[in-house]
Amino acid sequence: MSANSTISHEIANLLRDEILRSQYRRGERLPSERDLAARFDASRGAVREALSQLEQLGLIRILPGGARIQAIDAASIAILGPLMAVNDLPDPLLVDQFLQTFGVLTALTARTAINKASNEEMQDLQGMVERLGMHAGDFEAMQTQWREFLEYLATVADNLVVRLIGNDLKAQFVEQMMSLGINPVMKPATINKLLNSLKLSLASKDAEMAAVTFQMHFDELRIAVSEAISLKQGSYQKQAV
Amino acid sequence: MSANSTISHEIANLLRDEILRSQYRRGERLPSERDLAARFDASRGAVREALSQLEQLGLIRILPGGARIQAIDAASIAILGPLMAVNDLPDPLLVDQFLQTFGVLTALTARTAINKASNEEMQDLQGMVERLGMHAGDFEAMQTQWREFLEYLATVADNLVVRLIGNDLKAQFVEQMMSLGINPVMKPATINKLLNSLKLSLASKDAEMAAVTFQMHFDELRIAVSEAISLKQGSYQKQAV
DNA sequence: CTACCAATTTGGTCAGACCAATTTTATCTG
DNA sequence: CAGATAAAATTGGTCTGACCAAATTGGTAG
Repeated sequence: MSANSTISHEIANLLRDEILRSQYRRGERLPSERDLAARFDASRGAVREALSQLEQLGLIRILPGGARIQAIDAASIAILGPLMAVNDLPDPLLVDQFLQTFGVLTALTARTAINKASNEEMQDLQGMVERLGMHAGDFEAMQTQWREFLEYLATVADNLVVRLIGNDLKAQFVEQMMSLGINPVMKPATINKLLNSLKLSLASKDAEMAAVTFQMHFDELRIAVSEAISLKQGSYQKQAV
Repeated sequence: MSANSTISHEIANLLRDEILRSQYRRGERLPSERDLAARFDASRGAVREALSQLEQLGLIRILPGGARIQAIDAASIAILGPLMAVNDLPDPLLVDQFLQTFGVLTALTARTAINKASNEEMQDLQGMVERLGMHAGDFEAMQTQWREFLEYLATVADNLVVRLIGNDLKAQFVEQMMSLGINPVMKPATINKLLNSLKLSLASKDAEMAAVTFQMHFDELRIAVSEAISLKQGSYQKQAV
C-alpha cells in the first residue's frame, strides 16, 4: 500500500515511519524544509508536499517557525496501517482493538441492514449465507464470499458514517494482515455455529440476534488472529535461534 | 473550522466543497493544475498542495493525465464535517448515523473501561458521575463535565483505534453542531434515569449494563438532536416566508 | 470504422527568488 | 548577573519559469 511512486510520497512515508517509531518527541521541531530537502536530495517543493500529507494525517502541525510533532492519539485513523507495519509483526494489542472496533461497527451495520431490508434484499442475504455454508472448506473462496456478504450488508444498511470508517479500517488492516501472511484459522464447528445462527436471525428477521452473532464472530476471530500472530512470533524466534 | 489561513488550504477547502456539492461527477477529470492556478490566481505549487490534501481526503486521485474524482463513499471520515456543513442545515439522516456510530463506539469504550479499571479509577468514575448529577440544571457546566467523563473513560479503556476514530468524529461533528447553534434538549427525567443507571452499573462494576446505558443515552440524544434540527428547519422556513 | 502514430496536455520535479512571521542571538540596561 | 530589547538569522508561504516522462488527444492511414 501507499507505494505511490512519487518522491513526495516516498519522503512522506519515510518521515511518517520515523515519527511513528517515536524518533521525535511530541512538540519537537522537525528539521526545516530546506534541511529535509537537502537530506532527501529533493526540492523543497517535494518536501512541502510530503509535509502537507503528514499534516493531513495529524502527525505534525506546520506553522511559521517550524513543523512540530503532534501527539499520536490526536492523529487520523489513517495512521493505523503504517503503525501496525512499522515493526516486523503488528502489535497484537492493536490488532485486537482493531477487530473489536470492527466488530461493533459490523454488528451495527447488520442490525441496521436487517431492520430496513426489503423482502428482496432479505432473500439475497439469505442466499449469500446459504452459499457461504457450501464453501466451508475452501478458505480463499469463503473469504471472498464473506467480504461480498459484508459489502452487501453495508449497502443495505446505507450508513455513510460507518461506511467511511469501515473503508479506512479495511484499507489499513486487511492489506496489512495479508501482506504479513497472517491467516487466522477458525474451527469448522465454530464457523458452522455462526452460520447457523446467522441463518436463523435472517429467517426470523431478528436484527438484534444478527448483531449478537456478528459480535460473537468477531470475538472468535480475535482469538484466531491472536493465535496466528503468536504462531508467527514463535517461528520468528526460531529463526533468530 | 479548517480556517488555515494559507492559500493552499483555502483552495483545498473551496475545491472540497465543490466536490461535496457534487459539482463534479465521479470519474470526471478536475481542471488541470495550471487551469486551477489561473482560476484561483495562485501558483501551481499552491494548487498542487491543495490537490495533495484532497487526495489525502480520498476525494480525488491524482495521476499523470489528470486528477479524477473518486466515489464519496471511498473517502476518509475527515470529509464528514465539511459534508455536514455544505448546506445551511446538516442532513438529519447523516447526523443520526453519526450519533448512532458514536453511540456504539462509546458503549464499547465504556465496556472496556469498566472491565479493566482499577479500584482507584472506578472511584474516580463514580465521583464524576456523582458530580454530573449535581449540575443537572446547568447545561453548559454539564456539557463540560460530561465531556471530561467521556475523556476519562476513553483514557481508562485505552483503545487507540476507537480513540482515533473518536477524535475524527468529534472534530467533525461537535464543532459543527456548535457552530450551527443546535442545542439538543433532553428531559430532566430522562437524564436522571440515565445517570442512575450509570451509577448502578459503576457500583456493581457491570460493564454490560454500562454499555447498554450509553446505548440508551445516545438513542435519546438522537431523538433530541433530530427534534432540534426540525425546530431549526421550522424557523428557517418562517424566515423564508 | 479501426488501428496506429505524432502533437499536445498533464502531473512530477527542480532551481532560485522574495516576503512575513517566528526564532535565535547579540546587545543594552538595571 | 539577570532581564528586557533590538537586530540578525531561520523558517514557512508563495511565485515564476523551466524540464521531463507519461497520458491524452487528434489526425491519419489502412
